[in-house]
Amino acid sequence: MSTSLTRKGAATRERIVAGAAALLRERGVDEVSLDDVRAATATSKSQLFHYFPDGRAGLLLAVAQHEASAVLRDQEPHLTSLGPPESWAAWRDAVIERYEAQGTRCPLAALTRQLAPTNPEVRPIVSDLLETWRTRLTEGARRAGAADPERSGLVILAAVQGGVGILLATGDSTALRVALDAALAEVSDAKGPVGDGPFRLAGGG
Amino acid sequence: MSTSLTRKGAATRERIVAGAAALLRERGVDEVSLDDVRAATATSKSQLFHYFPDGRAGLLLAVAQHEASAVLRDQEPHLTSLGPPESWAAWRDAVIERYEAQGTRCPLAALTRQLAPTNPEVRPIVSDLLETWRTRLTEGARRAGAADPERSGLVILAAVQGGVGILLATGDSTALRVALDAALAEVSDAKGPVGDGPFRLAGGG
DNA sequence: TCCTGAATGGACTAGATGGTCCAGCCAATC
DNA sequence: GATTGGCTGGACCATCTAGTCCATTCAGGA
Repeated sequence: MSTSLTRKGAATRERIVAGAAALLRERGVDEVSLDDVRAATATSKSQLFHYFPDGRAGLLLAVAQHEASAVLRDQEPHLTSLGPPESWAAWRDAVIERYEAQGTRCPLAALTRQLAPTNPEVRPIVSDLLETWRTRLTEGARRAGAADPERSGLVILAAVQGGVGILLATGDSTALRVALDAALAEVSDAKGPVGDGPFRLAGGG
Repeated sequence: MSTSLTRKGAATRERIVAGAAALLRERGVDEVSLDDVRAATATSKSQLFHYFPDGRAGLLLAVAQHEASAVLRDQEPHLTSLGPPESWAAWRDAVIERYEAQGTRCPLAALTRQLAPTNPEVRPIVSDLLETWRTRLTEGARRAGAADPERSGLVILAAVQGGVGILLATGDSTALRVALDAALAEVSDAKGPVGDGPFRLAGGG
């Protein structure tokens, strides 16, 4: 880390992180070995350890940061322009779309659980992510004229997290939709379609 | 599995599962080897494979079931007697207490993420758990006279999941409290103390 | 008491995988 | 064009750990 990187080196490092991230998304965290990363990114063992002196842990950490920053980026431009009712609807749709696309696999959660026990540096990544996320929502709630923006922001964040958690476990996004709409009642009247027919938690598969 | 178990055998098997579960709670899933389980439960390698012919995967599966059943059991007797306003408050307190005690470690989530990629049998464990949980909440909401019990049950479940998720990531249970109270407004007016001072997502430790 | 099948102990194997090392390459700078 | 330092290739090592195997003991039924 103390060694300086040339432009080329930085590019290689980026290629490794991006490649590893893709691999981790595709399979699980424990299903990816350094050799897999090496093969997928067309690099050698020495490159891996050149750019990530802490080895696997360091690489996974970098991937975690990579994924964390993607979470908020994927919600733009909606997240920062929250305020009027339509803005919330647009944001909600973007969130639902993103997580339905992600489906049953959450690289960040997997990464966190994998690294957290031994790597203290991981906790802040997710913690900061959630904190920033909540702040954005709070600002939006304030602009929307919510009575208690802090509270509303947190309630909405929890709704997203809960909905996504259920989506991850079951493959069904109904909970995400319903919970989000319920939480958004705090700041707007935007309601979306919730699906047809009586609700069931699909077994997934 | 096709071999019959004597009383003694069943006891040994149970001892292994319980011991492994404790170990997994304490450390992470990947931080526990079969040898650790062996040592912690005073068994031999052959016993492990005698009772879990599918090896590590089978053992972890058994532990996951063990943990899943504990989730609902820990909410009793409140969960099945939901209805009147006080019942919701009692349940809420039990949930908060349980998950604050569990802190930052969720064996079931870890187990699921570990096994899910390769073991199709795992998905239904969590899926069924959530389905049963939601059903209980829905029944409670119906007894409470909610306008749309199905919806309310799901909203409340998502609030718990989201709050717990944030608790797991940050170590802070404020979100759980706030989200739960917000969701419970659907079925009762029970509100609990939310903590003092302005809210912050603690970085945890 | 004998006998069968379950229960147990523990050595051993196979293979995966994270990590090390050194030698050679390339590119910018003087 | 020489030198310095980052960049790259890939062989090699050490270790961990899931899983196998066989010998032995134990317990209950005939």
